[in-house]
Amino acid sequence: MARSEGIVRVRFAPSPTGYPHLGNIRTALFNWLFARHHGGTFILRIEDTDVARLVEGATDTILDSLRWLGLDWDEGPYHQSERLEIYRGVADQLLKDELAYLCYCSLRRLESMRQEQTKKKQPPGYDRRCRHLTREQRAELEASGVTPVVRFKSPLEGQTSFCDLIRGEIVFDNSTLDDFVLLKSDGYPTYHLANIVDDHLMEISHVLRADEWLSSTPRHMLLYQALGWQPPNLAHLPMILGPDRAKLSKRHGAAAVDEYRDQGYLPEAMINFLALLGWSLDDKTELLSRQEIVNHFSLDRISKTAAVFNRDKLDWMNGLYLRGLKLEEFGKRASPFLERDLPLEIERPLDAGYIRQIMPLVQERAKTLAEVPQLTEFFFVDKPEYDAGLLTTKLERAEALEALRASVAKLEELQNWDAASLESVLRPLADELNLKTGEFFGLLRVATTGRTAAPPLFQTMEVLGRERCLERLRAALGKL
RNA sequence: GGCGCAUUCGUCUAGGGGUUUAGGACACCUCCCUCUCAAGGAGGAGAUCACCGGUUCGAAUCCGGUAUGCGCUACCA
Repeated sequence: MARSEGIVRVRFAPSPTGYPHLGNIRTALFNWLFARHHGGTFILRIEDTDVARLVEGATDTILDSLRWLGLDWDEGPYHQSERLEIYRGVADQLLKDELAYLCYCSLRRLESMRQEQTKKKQPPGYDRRCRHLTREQRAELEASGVTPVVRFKSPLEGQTSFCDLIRGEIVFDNSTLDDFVLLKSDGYPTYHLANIVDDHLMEISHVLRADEWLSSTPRHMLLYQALGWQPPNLAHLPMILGPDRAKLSKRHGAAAVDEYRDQGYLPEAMINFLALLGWSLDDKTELLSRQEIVNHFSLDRISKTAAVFNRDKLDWMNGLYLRGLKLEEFGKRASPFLERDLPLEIERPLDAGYIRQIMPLVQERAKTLAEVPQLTEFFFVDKPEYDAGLLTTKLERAEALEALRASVAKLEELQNWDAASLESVLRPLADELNLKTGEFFGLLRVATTGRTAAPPLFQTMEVLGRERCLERLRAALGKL
């Protein structure tokens, strides 16, 4: 069945009509994995044949997303818009062989025909009027100046079947297929034509594409047949759905892949997560490196069922990868997010040495890099802003006042401002004040960070430094 | 409406005739650790394997039907 035994050539063929979402990129990933696993070739082809829906910058975003994830391609990107003569040539050949015909029907007629059919509960489809035009009728239409489209002559009876590598044997009755358009009146090919021509010319061995193409496959088979070409192997991938089980789209929050990058997800986590959406290694392995996935990837472990995208699990996995980073690497990756999201009044560029001190305190607390600025803001601002009420959530005002005063007194005399020394004076002080550590440290936490939840107190205070801590403790006193 | 595909815990999935009282993961709950939040550790709850028939000594696994979901049904891809 394979056209060239053993040689794997696959392609990712997005159309630049929008930004790539998880489903698109998962298709890219599976193609890439398949190529890398077999030592094959991964080709990138931009299917920009829909002039009306073309989105400015979409191609760049697609390329960026692939690069970000490390899905490197070996050939391309080819652009179908630069290959129009090729498709026209093939269409002409089909016309000459009488396997296709010119259709002069107006969009208006097609539209009203469809409405009529729907109203009568008939399957909508082209009624083949132009398939049976006489010579005179054709000449007349030609003279009227209408630009025709080229339609494929679908067989009226019989069946078309093919073997999908994931779903097995699939059969369609030809009677359910209409005479679809190959070449549009603007001179551009439709997906069906361009896709088949390019897959053949580029010697694609396996087509791994989304499930939504399954219904179009018999047309493609018929085209291959008409052209006398051998079709590639086919594998239709299960779709990725939103939480509401509908096709993934903008409505489901960040749908475009570059938004995940901007939200602080790591490409390696993304790869791991996406690989597991529709593919699995076994009954327990969840964490796989890119190389491990490449090594183990195979079509027969791809599921047939559409998968709902589960952001909680992505967050969990991203957190895992974040924690697995070397501290230095974590800081390197978090820095751009700090520069981007910390309040504007904080001086840029940020102090790299200071960041290095802070990072160990947040690495295990962040699920995404974008959370880092929020988690560490109090380290950078002059005075943390908070509601004075937070100081008295666990203590009476008088107790809080006493505790803060005592703390300031003790800390002013402290020689070494490090976590161990801080703990060695503050822990006994809790006893002296007759407070539980939770109450006392909680108070100091609010005073120094402005929050009730933050990294461990003594380490935080060490990083903040003596001056800043004492200043903040006095400020808290003032608030009471 | 027609055609196609799919259907295992809320979600991702394992399992593809007996080893299954259906395994793992996320989320959830409890406990431990603990100065808070995390992280980590230990447990728990959660699936009559969509339904109905059939094949078989035996079915989540095979077959048929039904239902439901999704996709396609464009001079979109």
